[in-house]
Amino acid sequence: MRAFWAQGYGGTSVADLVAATGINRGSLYSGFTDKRTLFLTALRHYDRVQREEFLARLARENPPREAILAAFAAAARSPDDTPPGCLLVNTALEVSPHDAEVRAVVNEALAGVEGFFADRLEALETGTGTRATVQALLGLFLGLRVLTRAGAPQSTREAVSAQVAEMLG
Amino acid sequence: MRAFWAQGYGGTSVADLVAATGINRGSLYSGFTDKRTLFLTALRHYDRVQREEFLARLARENPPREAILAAFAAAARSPDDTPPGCLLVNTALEVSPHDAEVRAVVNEALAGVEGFFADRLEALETGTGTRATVQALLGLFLGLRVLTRAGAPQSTREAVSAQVAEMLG
DNA sequence: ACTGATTTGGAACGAACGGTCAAACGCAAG
DNA sequence: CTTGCGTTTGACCGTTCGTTCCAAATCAGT
Repeated sequence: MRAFWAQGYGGTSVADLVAATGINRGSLYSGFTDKRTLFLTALRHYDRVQREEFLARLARENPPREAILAAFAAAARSPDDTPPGCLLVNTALEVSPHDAEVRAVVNEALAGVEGFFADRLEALETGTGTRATVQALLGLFLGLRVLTRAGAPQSTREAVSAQVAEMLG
Repeated sequence: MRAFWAQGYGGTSVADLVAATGINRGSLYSGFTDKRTLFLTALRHYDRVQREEFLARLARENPPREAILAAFAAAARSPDDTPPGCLLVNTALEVSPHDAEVRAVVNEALAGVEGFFADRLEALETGTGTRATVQALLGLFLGLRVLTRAGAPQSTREAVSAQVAEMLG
């Protein structure tokens, strides 16, 4: 998963996967049919662990407003033990246009993020305009992941987070 | 350029480039040193035509607020005669992490977009908070391009545009 | 029309790709 | 210890990659 995360689908060779997993070529192909299937498995694993479970934990351990801010703070950061950016966003741009099954996984994940924001906002009960605010949060979130992956200066990324704090009142 | 735009750097073979340009292999390599140099040239060309000149035209032909809205409307659209999404954003995710020279071009372009928003907002004179608003616009803009490339439903993309209109008051 | 310089076209290169396969291995049952 | 079986292994396959190179074609100057 890390390999795909760091180098993309096309940029990761089967040799890279053998090196990264320690599993041998033949075993890789007997366990997963081919590279594409392995990628789909990795993508679904990432979606579950890095998106679904991560957001669920944020929602459980924080009040609504802070949960949203924590999600943005995490997206702005670029930890040393993890490749920069988000595998789902990278995949949305690289593979989604050419592969319907991948596109379905990615769009479902994006809908999940959207739902996370919608649920938190609903709990805030800020009145009307919530639907538009959800879209804005999703857009800002994806944009932030692009900036992080592109290596934009930390100040730019923090400014996006700050703008979210302001938007939430 | 179209080929790189549609399929990315790694996904475009030299054979694709020969087919797309009508220029022969040898001539391609004598004119540009190698695939990477050709890509950098194409990227700079895209930056000039699709980013710099396009935004300048919007700024010239529209009042500030409408220029910003027009930029978002264009980013939300996915014309038939052009690949979906934005080559600069695609490149930011695929190549920027691995190539410093490409990263420089991309970041300069992103700064240019940021400047476009900043100049229009300044002309609007909406008072304080402008700096944060610029970051928000940039984030929303990049997010919109991700959504467009990923094939997200039109309604989602239009909602982002609508949220920008609301943000601008 | 002839010649020398330049551009063009496509065959050919080694390297790396995704994918396959038969031999070697580990291990439980007799 | 021998046998049979499921797994592991890395050598190997055809293809495609980026790149090179040379012969044929084109053109300019006389």
